[in-house]
Amino acid sequence: MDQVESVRDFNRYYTRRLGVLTDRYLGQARPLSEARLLFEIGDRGDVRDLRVRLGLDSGYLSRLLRSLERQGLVRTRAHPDDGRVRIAELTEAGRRERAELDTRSRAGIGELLERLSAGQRRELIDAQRRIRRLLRLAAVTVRPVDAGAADARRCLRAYAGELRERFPEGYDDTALVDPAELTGDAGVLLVAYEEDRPVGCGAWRRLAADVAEIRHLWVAGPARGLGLGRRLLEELEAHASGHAVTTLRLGTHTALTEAIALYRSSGYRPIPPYDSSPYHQLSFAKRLAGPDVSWAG
Amino acid sequence: MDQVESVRDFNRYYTRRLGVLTDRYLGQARPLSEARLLFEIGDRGDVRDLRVRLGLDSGYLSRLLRSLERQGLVRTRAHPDDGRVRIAELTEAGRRERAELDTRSRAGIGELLERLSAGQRRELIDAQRRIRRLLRLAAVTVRPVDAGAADARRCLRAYAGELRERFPEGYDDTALVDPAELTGDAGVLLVAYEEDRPVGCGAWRRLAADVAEIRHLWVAGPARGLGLGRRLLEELEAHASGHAVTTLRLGTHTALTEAIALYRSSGYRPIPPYDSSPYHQLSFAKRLAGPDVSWAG
DNA sequence: CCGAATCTCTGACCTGAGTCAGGTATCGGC
DNA sequence: GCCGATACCTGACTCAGGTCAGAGATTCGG
Repeated sequence: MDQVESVRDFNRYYTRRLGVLTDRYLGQARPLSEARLLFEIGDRGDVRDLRVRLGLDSGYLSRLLRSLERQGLVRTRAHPDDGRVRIAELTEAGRRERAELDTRSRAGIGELLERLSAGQRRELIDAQRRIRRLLRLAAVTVRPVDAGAADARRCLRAYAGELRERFPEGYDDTALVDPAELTGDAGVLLVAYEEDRPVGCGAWRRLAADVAEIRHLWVAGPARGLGLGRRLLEELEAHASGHAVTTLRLGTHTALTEAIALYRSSGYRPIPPYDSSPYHQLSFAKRLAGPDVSWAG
Repeated sequence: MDQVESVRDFNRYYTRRLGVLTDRYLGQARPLSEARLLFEIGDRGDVRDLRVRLGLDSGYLSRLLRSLERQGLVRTRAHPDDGRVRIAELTEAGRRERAELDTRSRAGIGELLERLSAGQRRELIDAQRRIRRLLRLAAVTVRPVDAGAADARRCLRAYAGELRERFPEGYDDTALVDPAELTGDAGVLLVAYEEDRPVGCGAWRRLAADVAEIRHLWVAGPARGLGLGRRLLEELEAHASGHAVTTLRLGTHTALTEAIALYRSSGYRPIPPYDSSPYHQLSFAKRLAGPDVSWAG
C-alpha cells in the first residue's frame, strides 16, 4: 500500500472510531453545534468573536444562542463599549451542563485508555504528538512577502522584541534590515503562515554578486518544535540559489543556542566576523550546491 | 496536561484538519452518503450486504440507490439465486465518478505529504500505524463465553483448522478440550471481541487443586500484531488466579514459534512433559503471584 | 449631524441524513 | 400450497445544520 493510501486508510479508521466515541458520550440529547457553542463561549465571549471562531452564519448563531437562552444555559447582554456587539455568558446551569459534557467526553477517552497498559498509553500519546507536529508543519505555507507589509512588520517586531528579552545587552530596532533592501534581486523576506496566521519569517540580503546573508530568522513561540526554522532556512537557501547566490553568510548571538545548533546541523561552518554588528558574536557561512538543488526531498 | 486531555486535544485537532481536507476535496457537488455508497458498492454488491456494511436504514438506502440510478451512476438487477435480493453495480459513468472522487481525495493527501520530507513522511505513517494498532487493541473486549456457544465454537474451529495447516502431522479435532470441562471452577473459555466480531480465544482447565493448564490460545489472522495474545494470556492468568490456581502449565508445538516466544517473555519456564498429548512437544509452567495481583498496569 | 459601515436578529427557505410504518415480492420449510 | 421470514420499496415525517435577504440598532468618519 502506498503512503497516500495508508494515510487515507488511517483517516477512515480514525474518524470511524472517533464517531463511535462521540456518538456514545457526547451526542446524547444535545445537538453537536449547541455543545460546541457551549464550549466555545467559555465563561463569556462576545458574539462577533464566536461567529468568527466557529465560522457560523450570523443568523444561525443568533438562533443557536436564542435556543440556549430558552434552555436557561446562556445569558446575553450588550457590550459595555460597543452597543452593537452582544456578550454571551454561561449561567450557573450552563456551566454545569458544560462540565457534564466535559466529564462524559473525558470518561469515554478514559475508558479507552484504561484498556491499555501504561507503556501503551505513553506510546499512543507520543505517536499523537508526532502526528500533530508533522501535520502542523505540513499545513504551514511559506511565501515571499513585501518587507513593509503588515504581516512582515508584525513578524519583525516580534523578532526584535524577543531579541531584546534574550540579549543581556538588549536589542536596538535600528539593527533591523531596511525593507527596501529585500526586493527584487537584492533579497527577499519569506513569511511562514499557519492557517493564515504569520508564525515565522526569514530573509536573505545580497552582500556581493554571489554572496548574501541570512537575516531575521524567527519562529513564533507556539510554532516552535515543528522543524519550521529548518524549513525556513532551506527555503531561503533555495530562493537565494535561484538568484545567483552561491555563498550564504550569517551572524548570530551566543545567546541563541537553538539557532546556532540549527545552523551547524544545516551545514554552516564558523568563519571570522564579516561585519561589525555588535549582535554578530558568531559568524557562519555555507556554500550552496547550485540553483537546481532539490532540498525538498 | 494529563493523558485524557492530551488525547482529546489530538482528536479535536485531527478532526478539524481532516474536515478541511474532505471539505475541500470530496464534499463538492455530491452528498457524502452518496459518495460513500459509490465507494462501498465497489464494482457490484448486493443491497442487503451494503445495508449491513454501511449501517443504513433499508428505506434510506433504497432511496439513495434510486437517486444514483436516476443520475445514471448505478444499475440494479435481481440476484440470480434469490429474487428478493437486489444487486447494485456501477455503470461506466459510475466508475468514472468514483475514480474521480478517489483521485480528488488522493490529491488532497498527496499535497499534504509533499510538504514533508521523505523521513517525515515515514515518521507520520509509522506513528499512524502505532496509533491504529493501539486503538484496535483498546477496542477489543475479552469476556468469558460458554464453550459450547456459537462464537466459542467458531473460534475453536478456526484454531483447529489453523493447527491442521501448520503442523506437519496435521491436527485431530478430538484433541480439543471438552466444553463441559470449562465451566464453573473447572476452567473457562475467554473470547476476545473486536466490534462484536470474535477475534481470539483462550482457555484454562483445572488439572489439580491449585494447578491448571492454558489451552487453545488463538488470535485470528487480521487481529495479529496487536498484542492480543499477550492480553488474552494475562486475562487468563488473572481469571485462573481468582479461582485458586497458583501454577499454570501449558504444552505447545515447536511449529508455533510466536506462541513460544510469547510464553517465554510472559514468564513461562520450560518443564518436562506433563501429559501425553502428541502435540505437546514443549511444556512450560509459571507460578502465579496471587489472586490480588494487578496485571492491568 | 449625515451617511456608510457594522453588528445582531428574525423570518423564510433549503438540503442532507435519517426514522418509521406499512406494503409487496420472494423464499424456505412443512 | 400455505405461512412465516426475509428483502426491498414507498410515502410521510423529523431534525440538524445552514443560507439568504432584509430590518433595526449602533457606531464611525468626515
